[in-house]
Formats: sequence, C-alpha cells, structure tokens
Amino acid sequence: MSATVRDVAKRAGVSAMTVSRVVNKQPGVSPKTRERIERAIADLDFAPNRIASGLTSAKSQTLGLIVPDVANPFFAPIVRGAEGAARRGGYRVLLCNSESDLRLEQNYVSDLLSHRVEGLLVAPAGDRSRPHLAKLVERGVPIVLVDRRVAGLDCDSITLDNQNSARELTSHLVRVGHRRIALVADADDVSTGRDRTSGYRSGLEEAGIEFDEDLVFRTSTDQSGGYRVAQQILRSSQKPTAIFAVNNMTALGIFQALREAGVAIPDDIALACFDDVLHLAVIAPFLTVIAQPADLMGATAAQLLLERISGVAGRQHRQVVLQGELIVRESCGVNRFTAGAPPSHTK
Amino acid sequence: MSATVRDVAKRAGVSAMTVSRVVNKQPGVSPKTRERIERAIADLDFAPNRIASGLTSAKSQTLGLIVPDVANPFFAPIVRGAEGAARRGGYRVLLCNSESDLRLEQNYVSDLLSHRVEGLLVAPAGDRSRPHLAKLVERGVPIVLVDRRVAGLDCDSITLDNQNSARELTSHLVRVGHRRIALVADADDVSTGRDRTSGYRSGLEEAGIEFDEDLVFRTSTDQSGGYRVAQQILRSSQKPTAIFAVNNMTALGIFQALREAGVAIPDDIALACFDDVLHLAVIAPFLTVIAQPADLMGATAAQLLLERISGVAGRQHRQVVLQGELIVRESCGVNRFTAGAPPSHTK
DNA sequence: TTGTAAGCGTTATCAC
DNA sequence: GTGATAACGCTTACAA
Repeated sequence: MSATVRDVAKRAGVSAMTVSRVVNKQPGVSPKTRERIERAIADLDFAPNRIASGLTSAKSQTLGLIVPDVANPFFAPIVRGAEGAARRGGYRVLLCNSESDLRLEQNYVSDLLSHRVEGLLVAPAGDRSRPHLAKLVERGVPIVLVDRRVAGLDCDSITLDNQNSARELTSHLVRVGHRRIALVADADDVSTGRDRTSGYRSGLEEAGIEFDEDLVFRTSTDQSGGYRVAQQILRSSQKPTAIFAVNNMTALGIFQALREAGVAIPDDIALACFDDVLHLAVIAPFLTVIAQPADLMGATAAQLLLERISGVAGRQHRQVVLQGELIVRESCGVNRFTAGAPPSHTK
Repeated sequence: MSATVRDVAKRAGVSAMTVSRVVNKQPGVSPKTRERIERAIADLDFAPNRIASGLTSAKSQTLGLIVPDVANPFFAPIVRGAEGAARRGGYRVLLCNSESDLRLEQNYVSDLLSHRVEGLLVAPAGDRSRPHLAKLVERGVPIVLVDRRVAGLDCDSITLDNQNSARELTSHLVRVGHRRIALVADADDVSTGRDRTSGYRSGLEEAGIEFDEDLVFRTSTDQSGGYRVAQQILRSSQKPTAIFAVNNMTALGIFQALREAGVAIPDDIALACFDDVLHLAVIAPFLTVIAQPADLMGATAAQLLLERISGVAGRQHRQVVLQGELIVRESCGVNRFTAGAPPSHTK
C-alpha cells in the first residue's frame, strides 16, 4: 500500500540504509544523494512507518496521559497543556480517561506499556493506585504524577501547593468573620484531599479556632456528591456559616443544593472552593476560589517527562510545586459590590 | 527487558506461534497447552508488544482524534465520549489539538498516518482542510468528521442539525419581540457557520423580516473575537435589539463586553447562542441557548469509525445528524423570573 | 560516504 | 493441535 524505504531506495538508486539516514536527518550523506533521495521521497509520497521504526529503535515517540476526566474543566486544560508540550517535543499523546476507576486505570497502564509508550503522565485515582504505578517506577518507566501525588511512591510530580493554598483560603474565611467553617473534603486517599484538609486545619489553628470533626464532610467529589452533602449540612444541628469545597464540581453541586433550598450566598452561608470554574467567572464573577494554573501544570508535566525520557533529568526525583492564587469575589461576604455585575444569588 | 513470546514459548515448552494463539484467544489450542502457556505468561509477567503485532498485522488498534481545542467546553465532552467508545471497542486514542490551525492539522494528519492509526476522527478547521482530508478519503483511510462537514468531501460525518436549530433559535427571538437581530457569525469556510447563518436567514424569512447584511458580524469565534465584535455592534448606528452568537466562546466575549459597557441583558439587548456553556447553567441559569449533545456526538462518531474500520459499514457514506435543544432562559427577555435564582445581570 | 547483514517481536502461511 | 519459516518496515552495528 504505502511506499517503504526500500521503494524509495530503489527509485533513488541507493540502499535502504541511506534513505533511513536522510529521513532521520542523520549526517554522513552527500548533498547529491540526499537530494536524489528527497526527490524520490516526494515522488512516492513516502511517509516512514513509525510502527516499524518503533520496533527496532524501541522508541514509539508516544506518551500516555491518564486523567480522571478530560471533560472536567480542571483537567481539560491540563490535557491541552500536556499535549502541546509533547507535540513541540516531537511526541504524540495517547489519552486515557480513568473515570477515577482503579481497575480502569490499571488496565490503561498495562495497555499503554503494551503500546510501548516511552513515558506516562498520570493524574492518579488515589493512593490505591500505588501498586500498579510502583511497578512502573521499579521497571524504570519514566513517569510524572500530575496534580496528585501517591503516598509512598517516589517519582517526579507536579502539584499545587495545596496545603498552603487551603490554609490561605481558610484564613480568608476567618478574616471575613467566619468561625464555623464546614469542609467538604475529598477522601484522604487522594493527596490533594489530604493536603487541603491539612491546610484547612492549619488555617483554623492559626486563628485559634478548634478543629471540629463534625464540620468535615466527605463525599464523592463530583457535582452530585456536593449536592447531597450540602443538603446534609443544611440539616445539621449547628449549621456552619461558611463552606469550603475541595474542588470545582463539588462546589457546583453545593451551590445548586443551596439555591434550591433557598439559602442565600453569602448572606445565609458563604461558599469558597478550589479551582476557578472555567469561563464561569466571566458571566458570574461570584465564587471566591483558589485558582490553579492547569494549562501550565500540564505543559510542565510533559516537559518534566520528556526530560526524564531523554535522560537529561538525572537520578533524583523532582517535585515541582506551583502556587495557587486566591481570588476573592463575592461568595464569602466581602467584595460584594466591586465586581462588574453583582448578581444577587439569593432567593 | 520485557518478556517476549519466545521467552514464554521456551518456558512452556511450545513454539512462539502457539503462544501467539493463546494470547489472541484463537481456537485450536488444547486446553492443557493453553493452561501451561497461561501459567508461563503469568510467571514472566508477559505483555505482548503491540508495536510488533501492529507491524505484522497492520493493525495498530489506535485511532487519531483531531479537535481544535480540548479545553473548549464543547469539544471536551466530545473527546471524552469518543475515547470511551473507542476503549470499549478495544482501541486507543491519539489526541491532537489543531488549534484551528490548518498547517498544524495537516501535520497531525500525516503524523497519525505515520503512526498507522486505523482511522481518524476529525473536527476540521474548515473547508480548507479539504486537500489533506481528501487524500485520506482517496486512500481509503477510514475517517469520520465530527461537528463540522467539509464542502466537497464525501465521507462519514456526525453533526448537529445546525440549520434547523439556528432557525428555531431565530424564531424564538422573533417570537419574544425582536426584529433587529444581529448575527455574530463564523466564517463561511466552516460548515457549522454556514448552516447556522443559513438557519438564521430562514428564521427571519419565515417571520417576514428582511435579511440585512449589516446585521451580520464576522469575527474569530473565540472569546476575544466576541468581545471585539460586541463593541463594534454597540457603536453601530442602528443598534440591534438582540444578538445571536454562533457559539459558546463568542457569546462569553460578547457578554463580557456588554457588561463592561453597562448594557443590560436582556433589557437593553438580548443574547442567545449555540452551546450550553458547561456548568454555567448551574450557577447562572441565564443564557438562552441551543444545547448540543456533545458527549453523544463523540461516542457516536467513534462508533461510526469503528464500524467503518471493521468493514461493517458498507460502501455508502453515513451522515448522522443530531438534534439541538432550544433551552429558553432569561437572556432574551422572557422567562425572566422562572429560574431558581434570577441574577440581575445589569449594571 | 555508502552498503550489508541481522534482527526488533509478532503473526500469516503452510506444513506436519 | 502444533510448529518452522518467512515476512512486516525499519534501524543498529559493522564493513567496505
């Protein structure tokens, strides 16, 4: 079907080897032969079979990227950033949606290995991803964790300074007058969840507020989880005056439940969260958030991985930490009328 | 490094061929040998090298997926849907972000071919994608266009019924009292742009409103394009009473510009668009839109492609058309107080 | 500067 | 039911 190096070689009156050299821009080919070969390549519309070269050179020029959900407005820019950086480095990206499912994630990992990716970018489901990821590390497969670390797994990673950002957000809530601050937390199995919970505690501690286990709510960190937990919070005997949601989707669910219950934000209860919900800020600059540079996180992750693949990286594991940005809007009870259009999100 | 079929064969005391048969679940292996081989596979932690099998079988089990931007809240669910359906069909997905750049898209196409993808899912930059896509069609490479068709290119596609939906949205605007309706259109080079413009004209025509070229504004269909065009609209001598934005990002830009200019929606001007801006509806159920089933579109596209690859599809090209859904909210001047929380998006 | 030979890990084919 | 052999298209290693 498609032309091969040998076809090109025949047409140019040279050996396959010389064609290979030209295709891979290797030195040691006379300008004349090079030109002849280039013409033959053009004539035959030859495109090298990367599968075949991958077989001999053991280099597939491909990375694997595993995220829980590409359509999540936090992960989507990560994917974009990673793909862009990979492309600029001459790599292709196999995209995998783990749906936060451990089994699925594990299958993806072995599948990607079967496809001989040269390295993996993984936003792991949680600490229980360790067994299958540890195997990779042992085998020396280049890997970079994105957004989340895995307890007990030593490898490159890029994350947000979750603990510090959570502390900052908590301090902000305290500063504007809240003392009973509910935390809608992620499982402790997930490093971001752990770190944010820990930051929340630090924030309270600094303010001299005692940590109250009853104010910590755990749920599936998606919209429906947030929705359910908000209803639970509203039923609790000692209602908090503020809610700190661990991420974007959870916050959306909480918001929805509060609105349906006729609870005014921030008058009846304040709401803050991690992740700036994409594009939302344009129409309703409302939620006070910790914004994460997701695009940068993805791009940097890919760069780290490429460096490790190329061997530039050195033995030591690198843990890049990015800073979150506290963006104060209206949902916590200050700044209510400074935004362009103050929508009154009340009943 | 990793074990090969031959390693497994040696350990099980059989030939490589028999191992291959077991791995690929082919019949014609006695239960006893099969069991022996399976144990050897487990012992050696053998995983078949898909690169190598791809070389012999010419089947890479991989699809290419090209979209303008994964992080766009319309394309992200398409990607998710496509990847999921591909995985369930036993395929991997190479993700490519064309950034609506023709050159980049073209490079991706040849690169994907070099990687021997078995088929392509493409949301093309526009009609000018035809040359490089036509080559694929000629060569018999399975391909499915997603979201956009390409003029003069015969192949499978899945799109929205853009014309009809645009007509419906226009009719709605007319119904609630608008007669001077600006269209912020996409280039005619893009099928969705063409079809939506055409539907807009039909809608006007049905209402007996004469089409006015001066009410059609062209721009880059992203947020900044929308932003600029809105400023232009506000400066125009005969201001429209409503704006129909061709897509989500454009609408966001328009919204931003209107707000900054202190123009009230819908009191001073109405706004409607294609694409439900993801998650936005939860916090601010405000924009009247044509919602598209993006996830379904992606999944169906992948299914179509897999059917074509497997040969189930038949010679004829299939053009699947999905229906859009008009969701009436507040931004066009009716329904203003029926939503849960009516934010007054006014100055 | 160029070419030869061998083999990457798998599978198609045909023989036993 | 099982195996030997020869590819697949390319590149590494070495030779000329």
